[in-house]
Amino acid sequence: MYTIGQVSEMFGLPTSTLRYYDKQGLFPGLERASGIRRFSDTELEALRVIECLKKAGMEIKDIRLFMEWCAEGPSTYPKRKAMFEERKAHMESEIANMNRALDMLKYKCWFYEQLSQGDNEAELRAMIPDGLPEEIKKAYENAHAR
Amino acid sequence: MYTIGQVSEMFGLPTSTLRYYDKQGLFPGLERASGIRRFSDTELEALRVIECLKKAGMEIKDIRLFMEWCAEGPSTYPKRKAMFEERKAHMESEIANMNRALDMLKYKCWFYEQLSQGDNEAELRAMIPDGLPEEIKKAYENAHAR
DNA sequence: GTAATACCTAAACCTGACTTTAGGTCAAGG
DNA sequence: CCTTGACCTAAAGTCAGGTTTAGGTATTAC
Repeated sequence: MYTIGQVSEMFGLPTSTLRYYDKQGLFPGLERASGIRRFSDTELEALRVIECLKKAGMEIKDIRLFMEWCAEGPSTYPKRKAMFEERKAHMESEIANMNRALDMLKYKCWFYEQLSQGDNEAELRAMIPDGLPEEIKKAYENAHAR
Repeated sequence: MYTIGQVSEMFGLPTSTLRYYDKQGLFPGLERASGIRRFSDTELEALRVIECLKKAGMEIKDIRLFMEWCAEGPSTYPKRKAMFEERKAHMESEIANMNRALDMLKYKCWFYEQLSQGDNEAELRAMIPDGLPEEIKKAYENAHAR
């Protein structure tokens, strides 16, 4: 059993954040001893899961839902699975978007590299897209960069 | 030359957003005719670039900086390049993080799939990580999933 | 001539995820 | 006894990136 200060130390999170998470219902079974929160292994486990779910871009209210489902028992397995499937699809499309943005950046880096080396901007633009070097062409096409 | 309403149509952005961008200094050379904004090809071009930069996770104030540099001319080529290099590095690490989160989700999906199919939770947890099937093992290791 | 549109501004409001503030309880140490 | 430190609460503040509102001008349509 740990106090909020100890958990704060262990996770490198301010106590205000832990109280905020509690208020948002992220620790459904959190006990108290005369008003003071007592974090058990269950809550430490929950916190680790919270950190993962946050990285996956989940909102607090969805994390609360998940925690409530966990507290409800095995009948909620399918719901939990569906939530993760939805998140997975979402992440996959996010990553695809980011890769497109990354291609745009690669193209921009190349473009400004040419200009920094003294190339003429009008001439450089004139060779787009047909005269582009191979390794940039792909980035250009994926990014539709300008 | 286009009015704000036409540009709104063309880009599928509310006029309020276009006015907001203008107020934030994203169109440094935007002209007006007796108070009314007149968007030229320069601004349409700027808007396309803005959409790209937003996808790359850039903040409005950095985009403004970039637009100001563009208006300043070729002397700012190296600055612009440096900005994109920094963004590129940032995006690459973001994508790596997201892939780790994605692995965690893959693992979670598999985990709840087993449970939904009637596996016993305690037994399932007991086989982690050594008894995991190959295709999940990698996701598990990358995600440090619980 | 008046009503509907399209434009303008400043300023208030919104959302999410926290953080900060102000004020209060309680136990241990000097 | 009284101060320090760790805990508690409710409520207000913060930040980004817009959106909404309230009020005003100018042109076109009937």
